[in-house]
Amino acid sequence: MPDRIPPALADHLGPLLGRAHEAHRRLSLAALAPLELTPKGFGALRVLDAEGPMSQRRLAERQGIDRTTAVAVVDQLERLRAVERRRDPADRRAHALHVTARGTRLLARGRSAIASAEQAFMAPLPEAEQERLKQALRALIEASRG
Amino acid sequence: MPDRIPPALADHLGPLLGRAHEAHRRLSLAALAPLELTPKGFGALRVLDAEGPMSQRRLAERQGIDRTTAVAVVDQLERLRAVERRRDPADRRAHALHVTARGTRLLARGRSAIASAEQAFMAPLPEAEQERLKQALRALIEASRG
DNA sequence: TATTGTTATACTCTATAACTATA
DNA sequence: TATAGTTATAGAGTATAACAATA
Repeated sequence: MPDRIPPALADHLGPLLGRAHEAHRRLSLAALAPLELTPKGFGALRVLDAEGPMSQRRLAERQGIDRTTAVAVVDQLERLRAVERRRDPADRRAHALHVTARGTRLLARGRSAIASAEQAFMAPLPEAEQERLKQALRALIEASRG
Repeated sequence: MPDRIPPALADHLGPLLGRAHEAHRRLSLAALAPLELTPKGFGALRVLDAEGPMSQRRLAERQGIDRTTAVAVVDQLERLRAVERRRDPADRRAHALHVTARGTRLLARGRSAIASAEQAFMAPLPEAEQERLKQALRALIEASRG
């Protein structure tokens, strides 16, 4: 139960984004903890499921993290037998990351857990406003890429 | 220049808040760096200016940080001679944090730097949408407090 | 020479525990 | 005993540098 945000800070985007992100992250961590998943591991699973097998390098780029950070994320998923590292025959330096059947089931449970957490977090906003918020964030992220 | 956010992640609030916060933070750090201010130091200055002298404990609560973290923040502001630690005569354990004249000038320059950074960051959104975004974040933060 | 995955290392941010001086 | 500020320490989270295997 953090303090109410002081008026002196409530008009700047920085503290607003910071506190919202922190509050949401806390909920996400708690929602995924029973599955032994972190938000990054869950994100990796979603990307691999949506786009098919890829190298760790490419996965890291997709997630916007360093390739050294991706090692721990994939380690976590492999320990859970949600993902397999298979040598890419076309480039034997690289791993092709494959989602297992177990990974697919884990992903489904993760989706459900995160959907609940997100609904709870966004509940104070009417649905139209929820979508508007996401749209606004997408626009800001896209514009800040260059 | 980070990767475009993958469709698999773009529909969840976590990655959106995370990337938006990170992008905005980068801009804020760069904007404040010439003043030798961090975002937290700037925030402390704004709170002290708006609410008047207070203890480090209370400042930390206002900023939503631990009191041990506040030590470094106030150290930074004191080095810049923007804030003075004065013993509170009513409770000699506590410091009363006073903004100096120099601190007031620094705050003004910080406001200007952050205003520019924020305008640049928010520019992709029409003004009405910018205010809507902040309103939405305030509502989510307020609701997640309890 | 360059790149993939990996390890070792370091840096940032923040918190917990223990100390001191007051209350 | 409890609290304000401080220090020492530890834990996330993430990055940089260097290395082995492969291209």
